[in-house]
Amino acid sequence: MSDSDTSNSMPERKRGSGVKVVYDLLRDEILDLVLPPGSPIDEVQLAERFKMSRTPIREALVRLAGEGLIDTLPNRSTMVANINFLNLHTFFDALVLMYRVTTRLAAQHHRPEDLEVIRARQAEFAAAVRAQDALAMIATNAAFHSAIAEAGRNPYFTGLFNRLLDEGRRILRLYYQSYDDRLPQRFVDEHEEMIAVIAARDAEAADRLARAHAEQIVAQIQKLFARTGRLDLAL
Amino acid sequence: MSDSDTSNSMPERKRGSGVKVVYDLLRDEILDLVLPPGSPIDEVQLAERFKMSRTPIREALVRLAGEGLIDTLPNRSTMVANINFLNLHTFFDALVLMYRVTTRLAAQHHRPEDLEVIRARQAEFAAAVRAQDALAMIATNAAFHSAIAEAGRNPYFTGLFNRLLDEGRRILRLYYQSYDDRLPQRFVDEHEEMIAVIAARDAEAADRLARAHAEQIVAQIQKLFARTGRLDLAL
DNA sequence: TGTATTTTATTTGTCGACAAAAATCGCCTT
DNA sequence: AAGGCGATTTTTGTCGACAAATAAAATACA
Repeated sequence: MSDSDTSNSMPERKRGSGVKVVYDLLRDEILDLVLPPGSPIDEVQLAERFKMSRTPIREALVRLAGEGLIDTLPNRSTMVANINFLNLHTFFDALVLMYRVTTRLAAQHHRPEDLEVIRARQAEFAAAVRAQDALAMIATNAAFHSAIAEAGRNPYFTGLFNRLLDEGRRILRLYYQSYDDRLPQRFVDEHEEMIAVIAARDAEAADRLARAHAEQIVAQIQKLFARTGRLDLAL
Repeated sequence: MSDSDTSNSMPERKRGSGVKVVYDLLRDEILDLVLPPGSPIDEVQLAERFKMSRTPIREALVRLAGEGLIDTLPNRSTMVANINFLNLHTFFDALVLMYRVTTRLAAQHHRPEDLEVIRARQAEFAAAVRAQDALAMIATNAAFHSAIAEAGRNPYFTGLFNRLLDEGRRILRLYYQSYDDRLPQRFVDEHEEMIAVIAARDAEAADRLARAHAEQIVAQIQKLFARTGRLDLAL
């Protein structure tokens, strides 16, 4: 017999788990552009999809709205938040600065166990590059830098940085085709250098490397935008 | 007849307004330490206090939890988030950097109408100093710097900065008695200098002034902590 | 008397239903 | 035929109630 039956079927869900399930899944679908910006979010549709009441769905949506991933206009439809292409420099400014700050702090405050996590993330990123899996590259790259931020041990910075990395995932996901050139290997090498200076606790070098790394990524993204012709997505 | 009676009394509340009312009020009470850290939050108590169901209360609490103002442990009580005195340097690091970044960006990107808002906030702060109203000083000082951040026009930075300013309000509120010395007037003067360099679009000077201003505030807070004996509040 | 176990009580998470706002559709008037 | 007006439908916000999970109290036992 299969393992799907315990007593009757499997309608048993632990008490507080419903919201987290729908929150995590919706979040992933938004960040991976399975739900592209502007997609309408229907509460009852989600309710019957997850086989639960509207209440936990609603709570998940409130959380997502708090993070700016969905927009809710009162008494009216709620939809996936748009990516703001007009003020993209705003995003780049914040991204570059957070790259620098988090990497610098990681060099100053990391503990040995942090390095293991960072190296594990880097290995996953390198594997994604070898496999030429662009989707995995995007996700593992974000995870790598998020691990560095965690090692910096400043929750205010890690909170903001993770939000920026999420937004970056959505932007890169739009143009992930272009990841199939020789640039990813360069990113792998730069990541290795960053790990080295973090381990050496060289804050200045970490700052310099992070800045160069971030600005190269920004240049890459901007080149992609220029090539693809700015806006190919509905506002 | 009075204006309080339309039909029976005044149970009429507009449809989507309940959550905002609860959210705003609870937020203010938390930031002003009317609800000190660790205070239990009772849903049914709030429900009967605001004369509404638990549902909108719950949504407001989810929003507040998303901003880190309350802590919710699953299936168990929810309470006002504690101020993390152990990792206070973490807060100071973030605060100093955000002071610098937002002031620098304001010097670069502000528009004429921004300056009017900033000057208005500065006038309110100066009035609070003259009136020796410590509570008003704390609030108007935060509003002043928030206005500068808005002029910098980077929503990622303003979001983080506003959160830091909120946390700073709670910390300063703990020790607001010490505000009754001659330091506030110095803050007023420094604010004036900051406005001047922003208006002159001198980004480097803005950065320098903001850094000095922030570090002086940090030093002031740390002195307060040393004098008061570190921890006089329940963890 | 102290500790373990059962019982009660309190509080949270979830549900189904109802009511208010908009949007959509249909009808009427000009 | 075009546009305005009213009715219907759809979707959201709110409510009261119920059930699970945990804490507190009461009881049993050594």
